[in-house]
Amino acid sequence: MLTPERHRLILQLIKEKSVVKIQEIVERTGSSESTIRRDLNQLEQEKQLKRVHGGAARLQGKLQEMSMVEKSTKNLQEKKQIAKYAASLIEKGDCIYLDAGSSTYEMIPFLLQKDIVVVTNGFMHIESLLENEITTYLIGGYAKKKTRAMIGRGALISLEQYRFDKCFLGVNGIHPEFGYTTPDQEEALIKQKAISLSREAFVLADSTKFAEVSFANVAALNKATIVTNEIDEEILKKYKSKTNIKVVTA
Amino acid sequence: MLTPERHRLILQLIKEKSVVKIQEIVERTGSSESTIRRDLNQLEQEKQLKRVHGGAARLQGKLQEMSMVEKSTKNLQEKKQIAKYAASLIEKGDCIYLDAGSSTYEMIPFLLQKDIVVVTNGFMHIESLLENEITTYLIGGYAKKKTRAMIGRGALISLEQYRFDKCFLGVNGIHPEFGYTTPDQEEALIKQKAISLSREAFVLADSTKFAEVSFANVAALNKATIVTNEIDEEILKKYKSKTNIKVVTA
DNA sequence: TGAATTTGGACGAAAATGATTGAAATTTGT
DNA sequence: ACAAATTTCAATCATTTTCGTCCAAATTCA
Repeated sequence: MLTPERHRLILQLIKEKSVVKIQEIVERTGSSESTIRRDLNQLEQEKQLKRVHGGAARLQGKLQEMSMVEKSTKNLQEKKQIAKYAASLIEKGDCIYLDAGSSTYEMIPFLLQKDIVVVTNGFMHIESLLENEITTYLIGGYAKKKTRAMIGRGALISLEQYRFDKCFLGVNGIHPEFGYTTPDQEEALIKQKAISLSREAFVLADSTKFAEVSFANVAALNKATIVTNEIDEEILKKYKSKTNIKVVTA
Repeated sequence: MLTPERHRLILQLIKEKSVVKIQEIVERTGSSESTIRRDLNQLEQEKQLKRVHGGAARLQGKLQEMSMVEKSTKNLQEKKQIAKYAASLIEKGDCIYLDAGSSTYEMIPFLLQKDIVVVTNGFMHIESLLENEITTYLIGGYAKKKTRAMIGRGALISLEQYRFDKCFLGVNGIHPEFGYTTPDQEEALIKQKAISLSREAFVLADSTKFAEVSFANVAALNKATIVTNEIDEEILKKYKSKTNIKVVTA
């Protein structure tokens, strides 16, 4: 591996993760520890990074730029909280399916450095995924404007090419009797197929989704694990007997 | 292999990969290491690249940015002109394929009210297509960041589900002998398949594309009609005998 | 043919790499 | 809080890779 190539990779890793261990760089580059040390020293000379014991860290200036953009509507915070927790369920090397929709979209910033492959039917998601240097596949099909989702026969065929360790879905309704429901039957089909192709399925649900029923049935409650944040204990009871629920303890 | 030909290939490789090893250039050109060294030294003199130990790297200074900006602004009018004309070739009810890339992107505003169906592999195109209320299908596959194109096996499978009245492609090189060429072999495969699935194929070419040769072959000249704007009559002659050319009379 | 240019291989010099080792820093255990 | 254990560091050295130059062979051009 050529020197500038390594340097680029190192700077990119630092940009993504703020700090990076030498050992990780060694693994990623296949170069020896000595070489990486020399690289880090040189890059520090050039003021491209800061050496720290065990690795290297991003310089101060850029770090503050990152934490700048923070918006907070209440529901969005809730979604982010759930999204972050959902992302934490993903293990290194996983191949995951991300459903279209805002809930799963919020997971993307938390997928950094996970070394995963993502398949999605949400074309709104793509730019964000690529921005985070995540290996991304999009399924084909009809592009539905309203939800920014790929749907239809082409999407199903496309989806069937893959198998997933975990899938993360958004839905509109979660009901003890009627299970998971969503307004568009076409999208429901995609969600069903995604669940059937995954070893584990997760449904991201903020508090507004419980006890709601929408038009098209996706699956029974026990087909997926619900990921949500703190909700009323009595409501929770109704669901706990029917399926697993992972609750974020804010 | 002739000197200017090697130089073009070297610059092409560097443009694509940012850094390239001498050994790789040796393999691709079939020339000796000495020759490549001489080439690299010369190209460095001309400030076309930066020598690094083991190979060469793209120079990332003002010169690079200048040529990028210049390219995107200078050719934009030209591209729009060509795009508008290309769009005029589409008839009501057509089902068309739009290749990824900036040339075809410029066609989208001119597709209004055509009552057509568009299939594309460019996910950058989607938002714009939907904005213009055009029925849109995207093929699945791997999402390539650099060109915003869907590529790979999934994309080919996805693409094969469709048939087109017309397809519109962008390429990087158009050459009397080497035909249409593009830097990425994966993308070349997609373009090839698109051509084979279309009744008529069109290649959108601004003036910078002629007599250029890139890495991966897409098709022979006669497999598509070239859509371009006014260019030198003598250059035109070389191509006219090999394929149809539609010229925009600005 | 003969001169000029380009090419390919050889060889010593230079640079980069990887392994080793003892010192320094950090973590762990008590 | 202290010392032992572990990890990380910087310096050094042998090895590998790459560099530049030279020269002979091949190709091109006149």
